[in-house]
Amino acid sequence: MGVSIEDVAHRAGVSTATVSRALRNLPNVSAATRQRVLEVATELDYVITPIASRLASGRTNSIAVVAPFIGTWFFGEVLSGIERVLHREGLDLLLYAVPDERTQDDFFARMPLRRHVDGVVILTLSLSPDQQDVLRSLRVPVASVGDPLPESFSVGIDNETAAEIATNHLINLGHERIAMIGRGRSLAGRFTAPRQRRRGFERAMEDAGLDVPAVYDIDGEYSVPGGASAMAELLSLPEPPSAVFAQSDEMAAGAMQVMRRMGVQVPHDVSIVGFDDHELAEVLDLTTMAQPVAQRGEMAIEAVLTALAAGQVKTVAERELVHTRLVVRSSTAPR
Amino acid sequence: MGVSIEDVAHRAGVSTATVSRALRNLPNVSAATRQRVLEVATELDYVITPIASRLASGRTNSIAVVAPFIGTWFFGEVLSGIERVLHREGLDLLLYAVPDERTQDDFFARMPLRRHVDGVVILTLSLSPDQQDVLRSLRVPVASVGDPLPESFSVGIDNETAAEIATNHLINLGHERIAMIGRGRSLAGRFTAPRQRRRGFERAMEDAGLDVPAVYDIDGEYSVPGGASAMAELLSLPEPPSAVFAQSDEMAAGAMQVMRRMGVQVPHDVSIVGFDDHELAEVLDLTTMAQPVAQRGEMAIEAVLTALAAGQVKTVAERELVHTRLVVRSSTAPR
DNA sequence: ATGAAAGCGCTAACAA
DNA sequence: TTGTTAGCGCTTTCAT
Repeated sequence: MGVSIEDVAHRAGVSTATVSRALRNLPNVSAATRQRVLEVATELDYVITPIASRLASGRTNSIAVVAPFIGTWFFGEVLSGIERVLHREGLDLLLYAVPDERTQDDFFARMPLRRHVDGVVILTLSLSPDQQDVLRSLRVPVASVGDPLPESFSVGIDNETAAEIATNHLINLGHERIAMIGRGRSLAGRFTAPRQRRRGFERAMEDAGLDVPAVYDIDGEYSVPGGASAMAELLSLPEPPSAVFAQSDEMAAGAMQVMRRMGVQVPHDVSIVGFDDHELAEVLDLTTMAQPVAQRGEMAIEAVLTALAAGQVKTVAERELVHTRLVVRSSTAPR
Repeated sequence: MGVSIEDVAHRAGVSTATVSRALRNLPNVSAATRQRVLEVATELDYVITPIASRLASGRTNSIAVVAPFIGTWFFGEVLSGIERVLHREGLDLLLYAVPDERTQDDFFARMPLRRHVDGVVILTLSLSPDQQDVLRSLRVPVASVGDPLPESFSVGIDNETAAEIATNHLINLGHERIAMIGRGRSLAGRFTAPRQRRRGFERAMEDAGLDVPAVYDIDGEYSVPGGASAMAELLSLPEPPSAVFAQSDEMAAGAMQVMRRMGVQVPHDVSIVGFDDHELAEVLDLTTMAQPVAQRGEMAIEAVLTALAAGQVKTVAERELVHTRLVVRSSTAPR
């Protein structure tokens, strides 16, 4: 065990330098020599040891993806898009999850990515200035799916407008008592999408001259059970809403589950609109704001690869907005 | 840029060896020295370069996870369980997807994991003998979520019995025309679960003296749209089934979607049972065979870590079966 | 086109 | 407890 480049060199009657060149398809190797080296390598079942190669070259051949969660539909989609591209390029994908604020702080404090990856993709995390500095100190191209990142590429959506459109859809159907299931107002700000979507919701309501009681702005934790609890609370209000804007399809699904259980008919009694166009939104017949999720991952990683190919340590400092669109199904109806 | 262990050593007035020891919390360093080294390291913002450390020590500190897909609920759950454990241990998670047979063959032919990871977790892939050999040649602990692996740890479920139970549930409700949505019979064998579930289904039907016309065994590609197409076909049969066993909740969901669209009532006209207890199964009110998905990932990675801690190159050669259970909701009813 | 040799930045014997 | 010194297995100038 442990065939090394020297073994190949000896056997092929050339130097290790030549073996290295031949195996990496570098120029300045005669066809005959290259051929011979490849033969011997196959014969000996030799492959370059990545670790050694990395130390010598300084190139790590891997990209880190940092996400708050893995295992939700959204992140699975994004990850899947990124993996596809990385696989094509022969790069490794290192996955890190930072599920809560403490873990995130810790992650940036230890910064395990230092001299460890050639690039980074950040998913839907909003970083403190300090954390952005840490990232910058890595001196590798970074891109983000979600929040803009100073001096880097990011691909987002217009959350505020999208939420406004979703809400207007309900307003146009004649609803007046409209609640929103999102993320607690007081929760510290690791995520900006919830705040932006709230603003869009509030803007739509205000423009329509509609009132939003405080109890109509409720936390659903961006999860199915969270959406369920939130809806249960809304339904026990003296004046329950006749329509709900859920900031994610998962929360909308949880809400629908509770309504079914309590005999509340969708859309007859309550209309509901979600966000994302989750794989199962169509099955649930859920009206929702669709966004091209996997594509966002692909765009982000492509930006990193482009920078890498150009030898830059930064991605192009641009913010790309991909479009969202309202997909009307039958979870929404006139009041 | 590029603070090295030598810089720290100089500044702290000790040797690089001592710095290395102090930073890794090895014994045989006086408290005072360790203290001093840590101070200097912080001062200089120094962290060990993983690549160099890996080359010198031979330990890569990373684990590879190989999955057919990422981005489906099942794999997201498993991955999530694995990541949690790995994060706790400070190990890196390298993610590889092999979505089709060609990619899988390629992956094992090139074997990018050689000398690159300390352990491997294989998710629901059935490996050819050659591929198993390649894996063995890595000489690192391997564990599998799914198929048994010779000489390694694996954590599975009893697919056949689970499918039998699901089918019996339908039979006990008085159904006789029962169809199964699974994976095409002729499709080459990267996955064994579909075959095992078919066997369970067939056994239950046979034991009940019920006939399964060939057209009742239909391919749903283990996806939502696949399940939808399959159900559409079943419904256009001269004698459509009165009950369906879907080998995954996603396929069941697709089937339900088609039924709703075609005005077929669940469970009044057709009963349906799924498999997995997907996050949204409860929302869909889908009867299903539940299994502890994330836990399977955790068990597999723990086996790898245990072997690693013991300095073994193999996990314990055991097959663990985790239990499944039928969760009855209202997608199934008496004929 | 090819080879010699100096690193890459650490870790691990072994010695002191 | 601490230091010295070989490597780990490659890549990459610089010669030739």
